[in-house]
Amino acid sequence: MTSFSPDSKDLTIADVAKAAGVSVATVSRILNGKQDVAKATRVRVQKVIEELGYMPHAQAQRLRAGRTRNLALVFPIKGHGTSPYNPLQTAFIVGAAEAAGEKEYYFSLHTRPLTERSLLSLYQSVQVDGLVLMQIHTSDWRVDLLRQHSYPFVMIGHTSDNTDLSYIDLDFEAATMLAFEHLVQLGHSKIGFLTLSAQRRQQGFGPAVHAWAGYEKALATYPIISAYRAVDTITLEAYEATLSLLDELPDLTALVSSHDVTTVGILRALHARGRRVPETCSVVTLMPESIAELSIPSLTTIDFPSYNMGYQAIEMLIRMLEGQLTAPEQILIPPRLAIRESTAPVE
Amino acid sequence: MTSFSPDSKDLTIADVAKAAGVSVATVSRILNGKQDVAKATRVRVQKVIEELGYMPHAQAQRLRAGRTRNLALVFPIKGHGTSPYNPLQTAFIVGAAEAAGEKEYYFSLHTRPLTERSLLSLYQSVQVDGLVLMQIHTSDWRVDLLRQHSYPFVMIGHTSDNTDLSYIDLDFEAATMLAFEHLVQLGHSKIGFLTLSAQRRQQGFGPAVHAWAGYEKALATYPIISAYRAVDTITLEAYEATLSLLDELPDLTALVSSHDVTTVGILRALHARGRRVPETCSVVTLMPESIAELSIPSLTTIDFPSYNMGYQAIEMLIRMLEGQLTAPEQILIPPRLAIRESTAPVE
DNA sequence: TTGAAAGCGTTACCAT
DNA sequence: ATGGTAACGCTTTCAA
Repeated sequence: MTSFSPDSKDLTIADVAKAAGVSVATVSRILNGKQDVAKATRVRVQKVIEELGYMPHAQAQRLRAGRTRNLALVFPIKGHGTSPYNPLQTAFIVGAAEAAGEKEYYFSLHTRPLTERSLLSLYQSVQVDGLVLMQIHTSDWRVDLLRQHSYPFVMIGHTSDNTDLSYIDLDFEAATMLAFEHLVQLGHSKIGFLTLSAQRRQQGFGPAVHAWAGYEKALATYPIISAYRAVDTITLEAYEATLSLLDELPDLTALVSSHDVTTVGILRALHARGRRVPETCSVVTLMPESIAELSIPSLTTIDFPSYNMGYQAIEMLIRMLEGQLTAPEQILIPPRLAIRESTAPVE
Repeated sequence: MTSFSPDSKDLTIADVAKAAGVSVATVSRILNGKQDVAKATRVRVQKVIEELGYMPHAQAQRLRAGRTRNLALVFPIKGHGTSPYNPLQTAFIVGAAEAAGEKEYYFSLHTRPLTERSLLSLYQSVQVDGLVLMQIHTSDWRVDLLRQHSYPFVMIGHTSDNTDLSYIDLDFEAATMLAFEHLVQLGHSKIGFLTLSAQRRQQGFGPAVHAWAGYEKALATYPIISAYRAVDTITLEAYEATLSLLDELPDLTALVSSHDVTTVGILRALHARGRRVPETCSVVTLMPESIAELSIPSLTTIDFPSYNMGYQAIEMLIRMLEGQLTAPEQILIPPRLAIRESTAPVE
């Protein structure tokens, strides 16, 4: 039991200094691990700090330092034409939060729609030291704005001109190619494709653009007959699109999907048409491992390592802020095929 | 094109004052929407602010105010004996972030393990105005500590003594009861139960404790034969536990699960034993709507409204901080049955 | 090795 | 209605 506790919240560095019989400057030095302090003094002051339960006022430190040790992830849940909210893609958030926490940075999450002003204010009001931007479009006003101001940020995704920008992204084009390659190797030659809506592609939304490019490349590369449907990430839409695809190409033996959660719609549609996975229809989809394993049958995927992408984006941002980045860091993750139960050789 | 832009980041209220020909005090008044300012002055100064692109320094404001407008969600991803990371339960985070954003609060996410010191430092270093605590145990040192210091917080979950505390929680006991009631009404009388491990229950983890209480109550209330298995949220464990349950009670016709993601393990086990859902085995589980609909067949559930719980917890916290709470607010959400495809009358 | 004091950008009190 | 200024708690010169 301490004799009395004047709620340590109100303690300042001056209280510590007085109690230890030194100046505030000395206390400050000790708090910041400077070396030019006598060992005896250091020990004594640290003891006082401990006893008093003193903790420095973060806002005051930040005001002085002009930095915040706060990083934010900009994750537009709504707007940008996205579906209401994809419960399976929040792994980005957790990965980013973990990375920040491990490096002793604070981590904020911004889900609200941004305006030019609100974006700038994050930096100009000194609320964050840097940002991780998601939902990148090939032409993206947020990127242009931040670049123009030279504010530090990292993208999950990439734009058409990434000069001097750092990013981490999945190679969606190669991912789509790889999915088709896998199926072709299994002997499939009639393969359907489900991808994001044409609208999203025209808006320049990265995954939509690049997955489509991969599809065109696959068509040009492999001797396959194919048809596609482009719908947004709504299960019901995917269901109906798949039905209509099956009507157009009744003898297809495999499907590639660049969706994640809507894959359920696809599976339901196959079921409704009496197709069994993988016996009478193989399915390859792009999604995180943790989700792929939840399906029955488990899904052969091109892995979407969203947790790691969030994690690495923050690590990259920290390197940038701490001056460890001499050149921009650009990571295009090569696709990784994870063969599970949803693909089989064509019969 | 502005004549020159001295990167607005370095602008201070003094620059605005000078440019507008008024004092900093006046500018400050205008920024804070005080009423005792001549309309003409206000208009003129606001124009200057706009032109200069001035934005107040958040850290300086916070230092002055002693408050941060920052709220945090404490979401221990690891530790506390939880499984590595449940990809389906991140909806709490998104709900909380959205609620904070809508009310113009900043939102931080803390996933790292807490120590007594790190928890206190959030308040004492003035990093947050208040917290939302998750993973509550019936006896919880974090709750005791914060209560003792009278620091504002809201729980998602509740402890054994919630005097003066605000929380929102699902009524897990009633939820379990309701699941059994539904099955009994369908004519089932041999019902298996899968719940969280005994260890978690002994640790006092809320959902484990209350779901178990609900099970005991169901056994006492309904004329059923039952057996249970208690395992943690690992799919493989759930799979094996279900197999062993089916061995013990081969003629059971229904299963209740208080897991979410591990339900997949259960479904796989039923499949392995040649049971079809719902024809030869009904399944009721506790999980968020968005997930239940992804399964094939879709799952009859007791809804776990995690997004809303996160959202409401933050709203509650804001009411508390803004002094709109005269008494503690305690919400025990009554369970809601959502009948989908995984339950059917017993044959 | 230590201390005194200026200053970070803001708000609020006290004058006028 | 407006302005001057102290203070918020800290770090970092500059001197000793």
